[in-house]
Amino acid sequence: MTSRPPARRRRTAEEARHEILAAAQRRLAEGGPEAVRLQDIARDLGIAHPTILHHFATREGLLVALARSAIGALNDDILHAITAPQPGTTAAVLDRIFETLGESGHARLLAWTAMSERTPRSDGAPPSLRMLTDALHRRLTADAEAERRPAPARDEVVFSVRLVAAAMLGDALMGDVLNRLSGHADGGAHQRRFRRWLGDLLETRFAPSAPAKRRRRRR
Amino acid sequence: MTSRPPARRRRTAEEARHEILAAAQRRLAEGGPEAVRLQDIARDLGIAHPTILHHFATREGLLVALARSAIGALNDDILHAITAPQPGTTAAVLDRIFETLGESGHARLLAWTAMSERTPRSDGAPPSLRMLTDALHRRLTADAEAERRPAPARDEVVFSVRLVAAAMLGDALMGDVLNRLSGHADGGAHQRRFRRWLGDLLETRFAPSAPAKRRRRRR
DNA sequence: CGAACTACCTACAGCCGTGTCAGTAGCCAA
DNA sequence: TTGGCTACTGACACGGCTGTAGGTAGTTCG
Repeated sequence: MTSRPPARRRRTAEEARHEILAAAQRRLAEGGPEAVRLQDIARDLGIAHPTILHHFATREGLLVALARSAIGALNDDILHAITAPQPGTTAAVLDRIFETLGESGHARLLAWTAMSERTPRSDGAPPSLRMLTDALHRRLTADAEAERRPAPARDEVVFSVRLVAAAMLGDALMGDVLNRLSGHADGGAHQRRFRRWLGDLLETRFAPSAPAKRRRRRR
Repeated sequence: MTSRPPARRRRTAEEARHEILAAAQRRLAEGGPEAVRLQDIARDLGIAHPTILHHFATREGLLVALARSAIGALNDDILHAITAPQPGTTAAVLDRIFETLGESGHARLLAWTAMSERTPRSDGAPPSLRMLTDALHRRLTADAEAERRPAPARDEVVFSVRLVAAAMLGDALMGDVLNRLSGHADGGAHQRRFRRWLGDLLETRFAPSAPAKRRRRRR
């Protein structure tokens, strides 16, 4: 009647690292930085915590890997949001970005990354916001030429991207705090209206010719 | 030769709480959330850590008090930045807000507050962003009337405030991450240019009559 | 001056989280 | 089948941090 130990599942090292990072990210996203504990993560995955140490050597190692993967994942998601089949209105894109940032905890992860200064110095990750800016610039220039308007200055695009990035990050992170501070009980609705407004602001800035009332940026 | 214990300073309870909170805030601002340790704070102040527990009962208690005071302090500073003797250009105000948020670690503190959901529910703190919005709305309306322009809609002001708040928070928190992502090595300069640009954007939005080139909002 | 109050202290207890060690068990190749 | 590699495990050591207990010393008020 000697109860034998439970069956042991063996992953490839890469699989294991991946699963562990995902679990860690979940913990971080919902519980805040202090909730990233080896034992908890291990329990979530049904493994023993030394296994994590086996793959990441040390807790710090896990955290660094986490920070590194966070930026990559964020990039992917943002690109997804932007190059979606139906680009739709600017506001819709903002909504998607916001969701990516908020729901999946990327904003928190990124904020935590910034707070604990664990950001990879100048690592191999491509300067993605720049790529994004380039793409946007090209598209806006093409649009403008098609309508015989002057093309937007590059700085204009750079700063707009930065504005949107900062604002969406800020809003995803502390939207409810802002809501409370400005006395809005209904969080979501107000935030959504805010994004619509921001979308309009950007569009009128870049396509001043638009007939104002209902924006229509078809591609 | 019995070395007698070091002289003991006795504060009022309020003083003590204040000093402790300040030290805790410092720790939090520069070391991230995990750096808020009773023993460290105590060492910083030259007191014994049970003293902290004497005043805040428990570590959680300290953290809650910290979160509560954070919002208050932020409000004060922002109000300071806005009602400064020389209001100056919008960009200058943005600079001041940004400094307040960044240097003094308020952004981090606020972010942490949001992340660990320790935000006081609907506490007595006045809905300060709302007050701020009101003041701004009044002023813009007055300006507009003086120049016989239509006054801005209230929503317009509300959303602008939110935009600035979110953007400055986001930028203060992760400005360098954003810099890196967009491939800008020189952090500060670019960020400053960004704030100037944002200032212009807001001013042209609210005072479209302005002669474009160099804005002049005298009061 | 004496008593009460309480801010503050030293010493200690208990817990919890990381990291180590020596062994176990899947998987693949010879 | 066998041997080797390594993902994985249980048990434990260690340190650090929070929280407790009981005593000490400033302050204030009668």
